[in-house]
Amino acid sequence: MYRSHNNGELRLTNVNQEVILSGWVQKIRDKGFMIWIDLRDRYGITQLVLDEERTDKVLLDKAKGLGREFVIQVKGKVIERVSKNDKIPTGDIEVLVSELTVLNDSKTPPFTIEDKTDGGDELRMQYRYLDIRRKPVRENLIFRHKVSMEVRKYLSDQGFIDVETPYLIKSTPEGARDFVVPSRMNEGQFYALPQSPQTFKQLLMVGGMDKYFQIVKCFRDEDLRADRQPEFTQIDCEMAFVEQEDILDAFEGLTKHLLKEIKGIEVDKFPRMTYDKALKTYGSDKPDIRFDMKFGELNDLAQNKGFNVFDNVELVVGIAVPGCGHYSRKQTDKLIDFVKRPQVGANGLVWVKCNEDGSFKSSVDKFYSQEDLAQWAERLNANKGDLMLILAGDTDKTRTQLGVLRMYMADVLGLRNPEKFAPLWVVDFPLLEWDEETARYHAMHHPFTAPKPEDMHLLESEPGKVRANAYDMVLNGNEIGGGSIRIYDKETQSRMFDLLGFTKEEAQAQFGFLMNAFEYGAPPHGGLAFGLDRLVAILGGQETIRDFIAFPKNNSGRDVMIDAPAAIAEEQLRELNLAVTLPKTAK
RNA sequence: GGUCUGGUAGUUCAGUUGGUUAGAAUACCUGCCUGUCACGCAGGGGGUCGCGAGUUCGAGUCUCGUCCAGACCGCCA
Repeated sequence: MYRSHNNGELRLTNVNQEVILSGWVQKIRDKGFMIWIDLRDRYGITQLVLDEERTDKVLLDKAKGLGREFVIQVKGKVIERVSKNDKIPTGDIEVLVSELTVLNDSKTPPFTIEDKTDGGDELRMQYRYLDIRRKPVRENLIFRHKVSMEVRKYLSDQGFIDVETPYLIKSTPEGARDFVVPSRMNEGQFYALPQSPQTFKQLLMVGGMDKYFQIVKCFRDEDLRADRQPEFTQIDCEMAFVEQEDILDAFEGLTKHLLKEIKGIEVDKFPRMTYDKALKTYGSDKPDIRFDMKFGELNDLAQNKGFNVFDNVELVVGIAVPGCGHYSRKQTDKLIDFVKRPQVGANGLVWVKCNEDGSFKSSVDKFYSQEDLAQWAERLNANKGDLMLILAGDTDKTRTQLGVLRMYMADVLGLRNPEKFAPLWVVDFPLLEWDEETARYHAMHHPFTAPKPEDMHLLESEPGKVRANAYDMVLNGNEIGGGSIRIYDKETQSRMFDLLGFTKEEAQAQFGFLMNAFEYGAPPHGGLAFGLDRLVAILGGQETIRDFIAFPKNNSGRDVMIDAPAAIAEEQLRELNLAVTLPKTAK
């Protein structure tokens, strides 16, 4: 037997019991006459004690020879501590060691295995198995486990069936780049790893599995970000015989369940906001509504007053930043620099300080009277002491820019409280978006999304105006899930492929299996998918998803621990009939 | 593909205008220490300043190139 108890469970009630403990040496405090060892496992830390009076000399010397991260097993008696430690749950007791076995020794780890480690990101990834011994990472992984178990439990209770779909599928030109896998048995041909199980779950609906879910890995060969990995996990769901409302209900229920079970938070019915309203009011299709700062459009108040910058633009729009009316010139200049950065791309920024005495001080006092500015303040719901920030330009761009500024100000003011949760649905997304580069329409969601029936008549005449039965769930400024009602008849699906620039032959070759299936009694259906990594990170109150993934990839898509990707042997290439040519940077 | 930031001891970092033997903290090793728990005290070892060129009497420091890491833009149906 390696252990009778774990290292997190012994209490005063266990005093005088003989126990066997195993774990890692977290720390040794050698006081000469007496030494303490913090023994760690997944459950906690228990202090072991040996001293000159009560411990055999040979055993004491053996203990002094231990090092950090040695794996040991001890036998001993639980005793009450003389000096207690109220910082840890086992702080009232310690174990007086009578036997000590070194199960395995350890090199000195390259970074400290402590809550606040001295290790940098790269080093921690390279020795991820050591990083996982640290409480914060361990707790994140356990937290993820809890979330995914609750998801399974809830959906299973609601009658959803977990069905696995294949990872080796077919590459399609729509959407993100595919990771491809060469097939040995089919010379010169490739599988692709799924970007999502989209078509399979739709075929499951045709197959009559009217409530499906799967917690599933998806793959996209695109550049990474702090919240984006090339392989990531989705909670993928689909339902048949449902309208949009049924789906929103079902997954609002799931999200509420998670917030309650995981965070102990009850939330009301999620607000619904149209895509248009979200952009108009928050400059984003994933607004963070934990705080206000709603947009106010000022065209009628600010144009034709002699300020050229505002006169010849599509949109003049502003926000009122609470309590920032005291900002110094230096601080407002910093904001101007912020919006002028290429990542934001505004030409400039107009500020108006709402003074405590009811007067206004602005960067455009030359052009606007106090009465003008008072009207702006009313439009933006600005109070005394607030700072109004106004951008102008092309409608879409300016809204996005002000949206970025709004989020930045919220960060500055600490309004993005990670323990507050404000979910909402964004609905009525456009079906298509125009892509300048390829000069054609792209599916905003994916090509299987159903147009709104009332917009069907615009499909060929004004495709850009067609709205879709598509929806996103947004939590604290993050898109955590998205989905749509699907097309389920061959004719509409075929019109859709036409619009997206597919020839009949291409559509048949790539998605024939789906359209054929639609000819055999496909039920109306729809669904959505949650990004599990991001959902877990947000519920955990953190921005970056990497620490909620056991073995994540770095910025360049590499696994620095196993050093992947890597070249493969000539023999493997021959077998696959592949040749590798490296044009520029041959290594 | 692009922009920005960084790379100095095992680790996290400092290093002035280009100037003597490159520092701190922590980790590690040795000794001391009668209740530690961020233990304390004393001492010690530890460096290809990412790599390669260049400028210079002299480069951690300046220039160019390159590699690596991170953040962001493009991209991500």
